[in-house]
Amino acid sequence: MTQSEENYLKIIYHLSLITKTEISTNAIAEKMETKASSVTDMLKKLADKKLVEYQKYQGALLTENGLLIAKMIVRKHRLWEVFLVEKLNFTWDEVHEIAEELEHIQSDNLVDRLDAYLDFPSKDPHGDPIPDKNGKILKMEKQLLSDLEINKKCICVGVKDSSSAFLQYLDKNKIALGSKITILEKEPFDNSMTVEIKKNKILISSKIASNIFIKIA
Amino acid sequence: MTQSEENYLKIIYHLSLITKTEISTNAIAEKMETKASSVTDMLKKLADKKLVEYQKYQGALLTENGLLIAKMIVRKHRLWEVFLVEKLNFTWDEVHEIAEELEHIQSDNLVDRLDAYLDFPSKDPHGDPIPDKNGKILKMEKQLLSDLEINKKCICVGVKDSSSAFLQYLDKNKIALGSKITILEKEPFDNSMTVEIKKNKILISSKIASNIFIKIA
DNA sequence: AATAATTTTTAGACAAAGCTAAAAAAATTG
DNA sequence: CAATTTTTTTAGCTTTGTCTAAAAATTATT
Repeated sequence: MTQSEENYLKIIYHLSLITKTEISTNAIAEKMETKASSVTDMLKKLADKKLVEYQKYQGALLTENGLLIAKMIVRKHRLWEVFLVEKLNFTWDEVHEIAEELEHIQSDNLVDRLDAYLDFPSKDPHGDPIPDKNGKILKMEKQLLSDLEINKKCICVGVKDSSSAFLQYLDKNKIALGSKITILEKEPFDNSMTVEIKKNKILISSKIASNIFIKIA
Repeated sequence: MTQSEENYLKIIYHLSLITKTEISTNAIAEKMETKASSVTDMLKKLADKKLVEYQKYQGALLTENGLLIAKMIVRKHRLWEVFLVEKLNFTWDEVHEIAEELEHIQSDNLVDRLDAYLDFPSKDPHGDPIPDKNGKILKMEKQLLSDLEINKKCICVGVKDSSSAFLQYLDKNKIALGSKITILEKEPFDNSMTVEIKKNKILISSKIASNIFIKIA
């Protein structure tokens, strides 16, 4: 497996979680920041290796084997993120880039030992679930803050967008995993909301609210 | 920097420690397990980037900049080895391969934090010195066990050969970094020697003795 | 010093992974 | 449903790092 092949599988996997049906060449190209023609070439190669099912003009789906490999890459990525935050004191907005490199380190033994060393974490620093060594993923119930009604109390359990910019916004506003949030007001015109976090009242735009995963307290 | 370029610099660096003069194309080819023609191509590229001084048919030498980069790769390699042994409980014969991959992870910040997390180790699990972030390397005095006279007491401080096979031989014979060794006998015919380690008398071939670094106790 | 042996370089080819431009298929729409 | 737009594929080219085979330079040997 080359790093490029791994990146394709990972991206097809992430897209599959949203769309369920075949993933289009263009959708992959956009995420890979590459051209559609390059994607076509790679899909042919991955199909030859039985990692994706691919029919001309019909997009791609992961095979059972391709899915497992994709999950193992995600597993490595998220375990390394936990390591970087828990052990090396990185902040949650700094770890993604480095984990993008570390996820391609090959040794299975290394992954298992890292997992044990971190005490078998079930979530990464952004609240995303970590597949176990068999690819099993703990389903966690979560909904978007934007979908919640007024006066509800909830707990932040994850973020949809893991960009530095968004995570730093959350830090600035004292929103972290585990934060208790109460919805005080909702403005119907623009779907913004006023929430209380740690005794502070803050105004949150619709866009922000629709990138925060919560569970009802 | 590509991984391949980094590997060339690293190998030229290691060869430089032995020979001092220009490093030949063939010597590099052998260590890289590649063909001399490939080495020539790469030397041209590295020379263009001012990382090596290279004259046709005259071999190569690292520039100041090339030397620093090479040391930083060695630094990463050895720090990761310490991590693998100290934190993830790998044995000293298992870590080289994995560190070969980890040494190419790019973030300087990561290296510095790893260094701090490991408490700024000065040696890797094989006794080799770890360059600091400026490329400074602690000179340690050491000599080969094979060069020592009879009745001398010494302490194992490193190994010249870090292959699994050799390291496992040492494990089997209870020789580790820090082990106290007393030379009881030397056989002039084949330069083998009888030594005492942890109350055990063992016979050591010339080849073994010339791959163990010691300092006099 | 001339010849032989070895080392190194050049020239040309290949695979991986990308690109552009053009062709083909699918989807949309008037 | 025919025309247009969008998506996808094909064809051919580029770069990186490798290779083989042949040529050139260096080194060793009589």
